Amino acid sequence: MPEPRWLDDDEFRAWIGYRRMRLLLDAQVSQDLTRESGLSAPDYDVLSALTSSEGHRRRLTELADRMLWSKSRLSRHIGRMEQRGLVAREGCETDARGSVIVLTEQGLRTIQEAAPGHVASVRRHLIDLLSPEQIDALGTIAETVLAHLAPGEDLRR
Amino acid sequence: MPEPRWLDDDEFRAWIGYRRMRLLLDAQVSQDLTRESGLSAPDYDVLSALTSSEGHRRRLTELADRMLWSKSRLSRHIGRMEQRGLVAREGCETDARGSVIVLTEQGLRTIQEAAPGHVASVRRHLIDLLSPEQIDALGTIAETVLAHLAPGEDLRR
DNA sequence: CCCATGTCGTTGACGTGTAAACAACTGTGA
DNA sequence: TCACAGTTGTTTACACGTCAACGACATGGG
Repeated sequence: MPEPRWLDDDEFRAWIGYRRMRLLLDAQVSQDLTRESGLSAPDYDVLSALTSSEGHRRRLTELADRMLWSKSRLSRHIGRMEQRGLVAREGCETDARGSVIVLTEQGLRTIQEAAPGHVASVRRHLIDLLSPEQIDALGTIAETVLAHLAPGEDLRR
Repeated sequence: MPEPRWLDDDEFRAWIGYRRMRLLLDAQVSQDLTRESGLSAPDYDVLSALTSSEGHRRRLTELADRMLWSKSRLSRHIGRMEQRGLVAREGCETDARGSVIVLTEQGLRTIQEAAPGHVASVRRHLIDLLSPEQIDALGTIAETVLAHLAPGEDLRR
């Protein structure tokens, strides 16, 4: 094995900083979210993905692929959210095996009530701490990495 | 409740990009790590934290605080790593309640063998994709966020 | 039409994280 | 010195994710 190219000081700072930011930022934002709305971060992700889907509904497999979750995990999580009345399952018309996940009235109301506080939290702990140039740089960095890891994916809304 | 300041397009791109990068990058790097060395990402984090500690040892609570893990989680994880011979527990001399976690010979060897591949993976999926300016920008962004979330913390090695 | 093969979503078994309770111990103030 | 509130690390009960197996169904070739 050839001697590896170790990280220099700047690279190390970026990598460790990223890892630590990831740890603390995620913990803080999801803690805020749970305290203010009773939703866990995964809950919010599911509701958010459904809200931005046509007809507020999506096939389980599609949803799982998009979220990078296993079908098993999503199926279980949907089961719990279903019991809380946030989503519902419907059969699929074109594929009798299929399951369609639908956002309920209550689910819609819940995420709409949670969104302002969540956005405020994201601003408080990330966005409002950065200059416009840094925001732009972060976006570009993410796009670069994602172009490598998931070519052909679209992030725009 | 006042109308929230929603995210504009650049801010949205940065936040969603960050979240998606986080998801894919972490999955890829830890998959590489596990395939090449048999260590999980948490395993690596523990070994890494011990390696950079004085005497390759640290009190359980200190380690847990630093890693942002619960003591319970760390205690369980250490138990499993102990069974694999990667770390060992010692009593604490100055506090009979205390437990000191020590890196074993095998643990040291294991992380030393894993490190080159891990660094290569980090390079491949992140560092080598970015310009020096982007590396620097990422480091600064992380420092800014961390100064807000964990004031007084030191990231330098 | 029928069978082989593959996909969809669910489930059981298992590994692991969390929250709360716990015993053992520390250190401080009366 | 001694009661007692706090800390340390472990454990128990539970929540949740993964992997593999499964039944139900879809799809394409003979």
